Amino acid sequence: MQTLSQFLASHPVGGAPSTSDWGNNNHVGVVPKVYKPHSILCRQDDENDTIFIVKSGWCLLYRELPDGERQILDTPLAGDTIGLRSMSGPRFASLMSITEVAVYEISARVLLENFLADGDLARRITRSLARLNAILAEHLVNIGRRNAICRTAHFLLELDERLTDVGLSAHEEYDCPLTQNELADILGMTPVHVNRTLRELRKADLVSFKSGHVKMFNRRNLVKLSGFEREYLT
Amino acid sequence: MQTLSQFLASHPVGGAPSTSDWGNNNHVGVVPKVYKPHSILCRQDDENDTIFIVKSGWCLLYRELPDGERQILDTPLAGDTIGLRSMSGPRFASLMSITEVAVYEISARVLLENFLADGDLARRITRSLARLNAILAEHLVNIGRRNAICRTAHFLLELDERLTDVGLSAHEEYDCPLTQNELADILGMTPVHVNRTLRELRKADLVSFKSGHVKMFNRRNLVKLSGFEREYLT
DNA sequence: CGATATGTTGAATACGGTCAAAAAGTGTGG
DNA sequence: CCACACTTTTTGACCGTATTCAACATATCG
Repeated sequence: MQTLSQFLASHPVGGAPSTSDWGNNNHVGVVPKVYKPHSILCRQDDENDTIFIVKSGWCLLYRELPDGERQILDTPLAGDTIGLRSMSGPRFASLMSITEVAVYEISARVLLENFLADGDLARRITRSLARLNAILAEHLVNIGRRNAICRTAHFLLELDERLTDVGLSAHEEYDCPLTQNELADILGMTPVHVNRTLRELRKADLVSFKSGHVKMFNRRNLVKLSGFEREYLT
Repeated sequence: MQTLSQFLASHPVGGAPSTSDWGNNNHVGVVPKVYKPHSILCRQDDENDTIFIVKSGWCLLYRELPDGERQILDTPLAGDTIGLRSMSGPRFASLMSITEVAVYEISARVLLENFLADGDLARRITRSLARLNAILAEHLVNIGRRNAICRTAHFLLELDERLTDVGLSAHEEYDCPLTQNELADILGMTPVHVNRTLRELRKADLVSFKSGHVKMFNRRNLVKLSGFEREYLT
């Protein structure tokens, strides 16, 4: 009988879903699941208390507006923990897969029971929340104070850093399943303008984003242009 | 000898700073302090590990950009906890007072030592982080997907809610020391346009913001206009 | 009282949005 | 393998919101 954090420690994240990990883990209250692309893992205003830890795949954390618009808050990647609200109460955001996604699901109630006995877990959760804070903060700066070009460049650099951390990016290249539509909702702009902005970045030989693949040609200048500072991700 | 959370529980927040509370509390690692307006409580990239719990007054949590611009991330109010990064590492934001501010200061290291033994404290911190997440998320939606009028209206409503929670707003009225300059940095727009937007809101008999005082004339329409939903604050 | 910060207004401009349509890509079933 | 439907990407023309720049008015404070 292992504790929750021992379990999590022994199940590293990143890479493609491997079936070997998906045994019977109910004894620690952790339910591994795999979702198909475009599944909704949880919906804003839901009252259930499930927490998700992403093992692999891409998803979107977003808020829906009454008029049908949405604002994407984050693109949780492998290893990220999502869904902890104030430990109870309705969710403030929805979570959707865009590729096949493997997650661990944990009930917040179970988590709370483990919380006190398990210091590592408390620290893991706290760190995850604090990290999301930092990411949201940087996204705010991005939308509030950078123009379309810098904003887009900055986000593509953030993705590179975060994917590199989990071994999914190397040599200034990575796969990214986001559509321009989704990019627009992330960056607070219209799909049309995202398209034009990507074209500009491509024409300037800085970075290209074609058919799900991002390739940086001049990372140094990209960093300079966007004012990217990686510290907020550490 | 009381625990950290017992101490915090017995020192309710809100209202003006009262000198009676500011005794010797070093025995629990909590240092009460009062800052003058426009003091910098901590600066982005600082390596120190102080955490702040606001007792009274207004401050700004913001990120500075290399070009001297800034984006305000939040206006922490009485009772809010600020400064927890990933429990270590450089800060991602600066904290500045704009009125006289009374805070409790706690070392993150001390906090961490208390964390395991003190379930209430763990929950308090977690809740605070989760709440800030929700607030930052809503600010993202605000800047990313609402125009100047709705954005401003939404933020003034958020302030009303949060101030009401700590007894600093009533009857759709509250004092607010923010300048239009600061409002601009909060809302991701220019001071000039903030000014024009406030004029519009005033002319439409929705809300006025004059000489540090906010008064709502038609809260119902303000809520409708901005799409405000208070749930994210609970 | 003068100095500095804050608020207000106007005119010109630009960045990004809107609307529309076509091209290219993707997936499915016949 | 192709035909069809659908999504995604791309491009053009026009428009509007918010920015920029500049000047002046009003508060605030030593």
